[in-house]
Amino acid sequence: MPKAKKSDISVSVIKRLPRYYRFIGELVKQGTVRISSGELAEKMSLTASQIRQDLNCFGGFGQQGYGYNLAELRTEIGKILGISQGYKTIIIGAGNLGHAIAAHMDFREYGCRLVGIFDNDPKKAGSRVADLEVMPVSELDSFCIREQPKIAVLCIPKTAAQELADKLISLGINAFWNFSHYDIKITHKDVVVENVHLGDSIMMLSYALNNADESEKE
Amino acid sequence: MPKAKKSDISVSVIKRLPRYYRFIGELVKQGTVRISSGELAEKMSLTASQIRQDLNCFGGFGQQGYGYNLAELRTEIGKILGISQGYKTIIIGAGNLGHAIAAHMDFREYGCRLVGIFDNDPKKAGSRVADLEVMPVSELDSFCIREQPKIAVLCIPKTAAQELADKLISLGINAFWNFSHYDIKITHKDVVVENVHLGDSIMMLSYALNNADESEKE
DNA sequence: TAGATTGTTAATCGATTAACAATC
DNA sequence: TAGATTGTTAATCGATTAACAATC
Repeated sequence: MPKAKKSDISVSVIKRLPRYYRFIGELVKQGTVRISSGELAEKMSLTASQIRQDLNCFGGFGQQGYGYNLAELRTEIGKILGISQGYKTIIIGAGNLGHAIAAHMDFREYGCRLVGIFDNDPKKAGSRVADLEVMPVSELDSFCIREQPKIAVLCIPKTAAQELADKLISLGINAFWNFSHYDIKITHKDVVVENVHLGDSIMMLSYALNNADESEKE
Repeated sequence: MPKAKKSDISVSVIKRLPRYYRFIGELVKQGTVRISSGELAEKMSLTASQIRQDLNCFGGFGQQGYGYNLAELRTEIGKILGISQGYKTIIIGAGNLGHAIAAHMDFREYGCRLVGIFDNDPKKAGSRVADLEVMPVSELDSFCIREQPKIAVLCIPKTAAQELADKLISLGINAFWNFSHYDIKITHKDVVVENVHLGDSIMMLSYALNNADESEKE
């Protein structure tokens, strides 16, 4: 029984959910049974207040005087995240990055199920990646109509990203995991995008080093 | 001439810098000469106020009645980010992900320079990735002492992450780009970490789809 | 000069933290 | 019951937005 409509929950809270899920999962694996918000805060470098506020957006998972049962908490957050849904996912672009993501990520663990990989280059078709055969993009339409995947992972050059995204929406894709170095624009409501800019992330390190240098100089 | 000590600038602002740099770079490439905060806000889905506030943390780059000169702005933000520093960077782990990052990312574009790739598995040593020869980890110490790299990209299993990070700090590494699915703990000041959790990112899509389903049901 | 747009201060909004009564 | 710790309300803090005087 959710305490509020999910759409009322701030993105700040939602963004922290996967990290909660990770830490709680680790603790469950280690055999820890219960935890207080204070102890969890310590481990995650958060405040106890924030943890209690965050969890209470979704329900009263704790018990006064006791704390939180970790296994139960993990199950609840998993439900919220839709971990067991196994949303059908396709990867477009079987280059270095597409290949690595297919092989490296355990999609199941994250609520998704990889069902197809496509590449522009017909020569790549037929090669096997992560137990799947790479298909030529010419088969994309028929595949989507047949299989109805919901998530597309874009591992393509930025020049192709926007056009392909529009096409995929018309084929029924509702979510994009976009590695194309280009912020795709989605006007369609109910379609969500995670733009992953690895370049932005490493630039933060360059910034930090550059800044540290400067403060030494001054 | 910075307006404030860089350490006073909030991380919210800093995190937006790479995105500014990207958008401004695109506009320069397209030949646009000047832009007002209002026009840029429109393109980036921000407010004009926020753009002016953000840029003013670092200096008065604009001109009243005119706006901002894009080429100049790009140069300035590049300086702030340390884009031309070419910080020496090594990758640890030449598996799928390490290989893909080496081949896929243009480190130069992001203020870094890839100078070495290492792998645990001696069998991988000698294979070429991104114009570099993969080295066995047994050579890590001597390499770091000789070359003094500043950034380490961790593409290794989470079980190995913390120990290796500590070792690398003792070898002079100041920054980690951590893909190991584990939040490494750094007590050392002046050492920075970007924990990249690709799983967290794709879970957000699962969450969004799961949530959309629910609002339809209700 | 008049018009445009910045730099900057003040107002608003939202997120985090603190406090405490409820309750297991 | 007494102690612990939650759920929740109130206070604080910081980030975003609005407003406008400065100025190109």
